[in-house]
Amino acid sequence: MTVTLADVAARAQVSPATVSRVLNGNYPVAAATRERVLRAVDELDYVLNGPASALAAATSDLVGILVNDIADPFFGIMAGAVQSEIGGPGGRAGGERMAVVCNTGGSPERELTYLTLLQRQRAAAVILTGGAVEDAEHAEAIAGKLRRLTEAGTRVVLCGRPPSPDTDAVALTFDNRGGGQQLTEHLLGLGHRRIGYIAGPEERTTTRHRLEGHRAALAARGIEDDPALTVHGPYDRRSGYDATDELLRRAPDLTAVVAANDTVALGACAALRDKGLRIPDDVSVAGFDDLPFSIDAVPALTTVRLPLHEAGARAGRIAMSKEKPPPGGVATVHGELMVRGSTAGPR
Amino acid sequence: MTVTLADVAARAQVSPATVSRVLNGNYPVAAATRERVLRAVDELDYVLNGPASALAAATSDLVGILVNDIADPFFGIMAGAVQSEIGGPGGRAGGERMAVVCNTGGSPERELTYLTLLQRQRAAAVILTGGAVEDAEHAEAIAGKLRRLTEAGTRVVLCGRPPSPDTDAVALTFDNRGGGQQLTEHLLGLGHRRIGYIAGPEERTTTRHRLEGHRAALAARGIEDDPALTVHGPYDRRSGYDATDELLRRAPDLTAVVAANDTVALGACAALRDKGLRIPDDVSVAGFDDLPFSIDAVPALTTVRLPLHEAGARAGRIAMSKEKPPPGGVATVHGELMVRGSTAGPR
DNA sequence: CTGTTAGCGCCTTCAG
DNA sequence: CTGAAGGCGCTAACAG
Repeated sequence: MTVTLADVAARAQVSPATVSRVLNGNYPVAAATRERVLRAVDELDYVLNGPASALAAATSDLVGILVNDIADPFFGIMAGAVQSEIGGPGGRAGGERMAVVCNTGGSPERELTYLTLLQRQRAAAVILTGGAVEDAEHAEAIAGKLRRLTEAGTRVVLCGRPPSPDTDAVALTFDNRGGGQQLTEHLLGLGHRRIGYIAGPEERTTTRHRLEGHRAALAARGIEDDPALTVHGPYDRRSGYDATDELLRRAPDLTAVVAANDTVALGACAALRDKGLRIPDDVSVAGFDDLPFSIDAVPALTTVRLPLHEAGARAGRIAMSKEKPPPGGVATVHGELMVRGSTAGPR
Repeated sequence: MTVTLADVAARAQVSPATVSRVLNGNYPVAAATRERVLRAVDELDYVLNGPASALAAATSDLVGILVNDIADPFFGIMAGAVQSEIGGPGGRAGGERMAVVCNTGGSPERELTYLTLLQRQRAAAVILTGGAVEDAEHAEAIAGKLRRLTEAGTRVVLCGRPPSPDTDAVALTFDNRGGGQQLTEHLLGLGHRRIGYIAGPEERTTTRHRLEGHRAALAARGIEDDPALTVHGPYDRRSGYDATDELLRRAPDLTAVVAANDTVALGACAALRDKGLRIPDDVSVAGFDDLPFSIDAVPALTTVRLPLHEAGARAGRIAMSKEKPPPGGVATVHGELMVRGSTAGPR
């Protein structure tokens, strides 16, 4: 049968407790004894039983990272960064912590399900990335879960997501509103007045904030917001393509298109090209996020760079208590406008 | 303190065993009783203790997915697909299985560490995606782990990775060799004779197989393989950019560049453009994988499409025993040549 | 520094 | 269909 800690103890001629101590390295053990135990572990090819150890210690080495879409580099970059910070020695049971990323698909139900699963596993920490769905009921359900999670000793960090009120969750929020505003200001500064806006899915914080920034920039210039110039859709290429067709139909006079993110912007570029329109000569295009491929678009995409890696790493450190949480538990992470070839003055 | 199954039992006026039975739904329980238990669960806001249940049942609901780079959509797409198939009811403890993706960063050590962690957790299944490092020692270490994993009842599936000999792991292998060959044949058919090749990192199966395909195509035409025309590098944009510079320096007469994958190809395109070379007029470029952004490159990238989503989904189903493993435990998944604007005849 | 002793919370025979 | 009882493998006080 499967070899247990007791087997190791027997072979090393020590008590189970001692074996446990050398394995967890959190208690003094004589060098000679430790040596003997380690050898026994090796000879027996022993592997600690995670569930048993988690049960006894009432905590596990699991760190959960929730993402909306694992196929989207936006999340992949953050998840990878988080993970690079949570590993390494220091945890229980051999020192290795296990980062697990959970793909919610943007569905609040799955988000809740995963949080419950993580709660079940007595996760050491949970990090939620990306925008949240704006539904009072779900927000409350999530907040409740987060509350129970923190009460149970799980550290919760939100990365790229607004704070969750009445919760001990630390939040690193992206300044989507400010970024959106900068972007549109840039376009207005170039002389554009008829700007199409391809927003993300409705009812999501990210979508709303970016759109608000856009409108704020418009308002600041006294430009009336034409509802016909805004179209909503998912965060994918196809949506950008279709939305651009639609915008062009509604407003053939538009001179610029702002997309909810870079992926959508690429779709917009494709639609424009297929219509024989040149970028930026006929229509300027801008994205958001500055994902790695954006600089390789032709022309290179003007966008707002979000420090995804840095934010993820910081979230990871906070989750591991390697870094102090920001005062008030909330920090705003700003984007940086990257002006490139896809935007220019209107013809 | 935290509410336990016993608390629920007390409130519902049944025995703990009964509560366990309704929670796991794997045993007949009177409808009225179940109702009562469920209500108690709800009122008490009870959450099953994962470790305890895993300990008692000697198995968990965890399914591990190992990827080389979580920020790369190549892996994200597969991971997402796997996960879409492993969820849903049918598992123990509430019916939800938990897919966790683990980022190895392409390091064999971390791969081993994660496998040990998953073994520790008594994972229900483990899926390894993408190419493997070609080092006899590591290959044997991994094979040993996989063997022990399967012996312990964990189902192991390799997705996009060659079979692991002397192992019960099911393998869905990509036909990288065939794809590479097709691609180069396409270029040769267009009339190219001096073709630069930007290979992936050395010592990896994917790199070697794609390169072998390329050379096989060359050999079939009786073209001598010029070592100066091959450069190795990581699977990223930067590598494609630098390698292209290097190739151009070594062989100013080349008329085409084949990249290890699409991301590298984008870097190659950027380098070419920065040198004032036109694609495909001056130099043709081809990639591999057909990631979503590849069609939006300008010109659109000629590449080999790998059915990443389908393969991942199938791996997930096999891991969950929802689908029969292929005969012999090995299946080859073929790519499809996608000819687009980035390749044309040499000037 | 090391051994002994109790559980951690749940599942699973075995009776009833 | 339901209850009682034992143990899954490990950790965490306590002693020594």
